[in-house]
Amino acid sequence: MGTTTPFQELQHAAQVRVLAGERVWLEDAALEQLRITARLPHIRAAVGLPDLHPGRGYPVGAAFFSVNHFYPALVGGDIGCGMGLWRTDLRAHAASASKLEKQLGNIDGPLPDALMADAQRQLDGIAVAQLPASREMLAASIGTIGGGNHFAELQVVDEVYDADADIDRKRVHLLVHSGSRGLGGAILREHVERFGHAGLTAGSGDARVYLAQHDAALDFACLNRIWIARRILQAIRAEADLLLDVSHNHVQEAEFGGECGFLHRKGATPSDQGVVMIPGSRGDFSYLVRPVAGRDEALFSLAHGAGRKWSRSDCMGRLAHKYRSDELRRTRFGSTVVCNDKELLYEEAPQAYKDVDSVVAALVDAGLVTLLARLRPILTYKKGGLAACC
DNA sequence: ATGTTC
Repeated sequence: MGTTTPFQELQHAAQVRVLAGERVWLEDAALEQLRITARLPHIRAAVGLPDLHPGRGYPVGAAFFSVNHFYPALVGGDIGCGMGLWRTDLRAHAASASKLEKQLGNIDGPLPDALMADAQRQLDGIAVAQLPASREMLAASIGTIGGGNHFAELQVVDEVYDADADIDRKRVHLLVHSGSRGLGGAILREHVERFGHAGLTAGSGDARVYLAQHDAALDFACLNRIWIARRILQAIRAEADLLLDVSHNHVQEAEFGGECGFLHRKGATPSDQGVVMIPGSRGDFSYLVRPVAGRDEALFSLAHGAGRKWSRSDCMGRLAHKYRSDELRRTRFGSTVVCNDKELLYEEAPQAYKDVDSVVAALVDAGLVTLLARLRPILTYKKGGLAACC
């Protein structure tokens, strides 16, 4: 006589997979978040990537596939966050971190006037009318890195695994990790105020409005990375070619298990957009990898980085007695960390992140990627660079 | 994540 039938249970049963080898650090809290999120109505499949770690309500390093319905809250606030990689014309053997740091100065604020006019022109392509953000707000934030795990990093090639890889050992590379800044946050805030975490019905007017805003945030985030790179390149007097730009926070229409639906990526790098970069912490390598085509069991997704091992709030307590802040401004590679925010310096310490080798090895072992090259940081810009003198 | 926020 029970009112809950096994059929209901089956209806909501989603396939849950975790792709992590034995070497990968995995927290129970993250697995629990993955299982709970997979139980949301309309979710058909959930995948935890090896960088899986707890987030605010939903896990980071995960992908979710749903049908007839999608969840903006699952994408989170930093819609369009991702990685951009450039090959500069700077010669790797001649690169000096201290010189680059001085040339770079402070790149936290709005773009310098000389670049702003061009950036504003590009912002015309972003349909501001439908966004909870003014054109002035977008202009103020374009070309800025932001906080948290965002960074801009100058790297050199440490090792090449595939002779056919399009990678130049002789050149300095620039990796930019940033997103849509205040814009994505405003879109999510407005959405949650109206709909909470219930999500939206596919094809509804409200769904169309969100997706249009989401797409604008993706465009803005990509432009943001481009302008971060441009201001850096101008400062260090270099030219560069864009090698890749890939977002890891978004929702898109996709087909899985013979059904059309929505693929949410929350800190999950697409495996269907060509070569991607999987960075470790500021004190670890970044891996350039080629996704193996035609593998859908990981929901067309890969790890987006090493993934956190410690929560931000634990870092100061765990590290302050062991390392002074100036010791954290250098890494085991001898690379320089530009960060005048003490809290952030500890929160983003290499010790707070999983070992990127274990994360990438899990992807290789699962047959999801092949390695192309390994890059090593020489300078990581977080925030608070030296103000330009004279 | 955050033109954060206590």
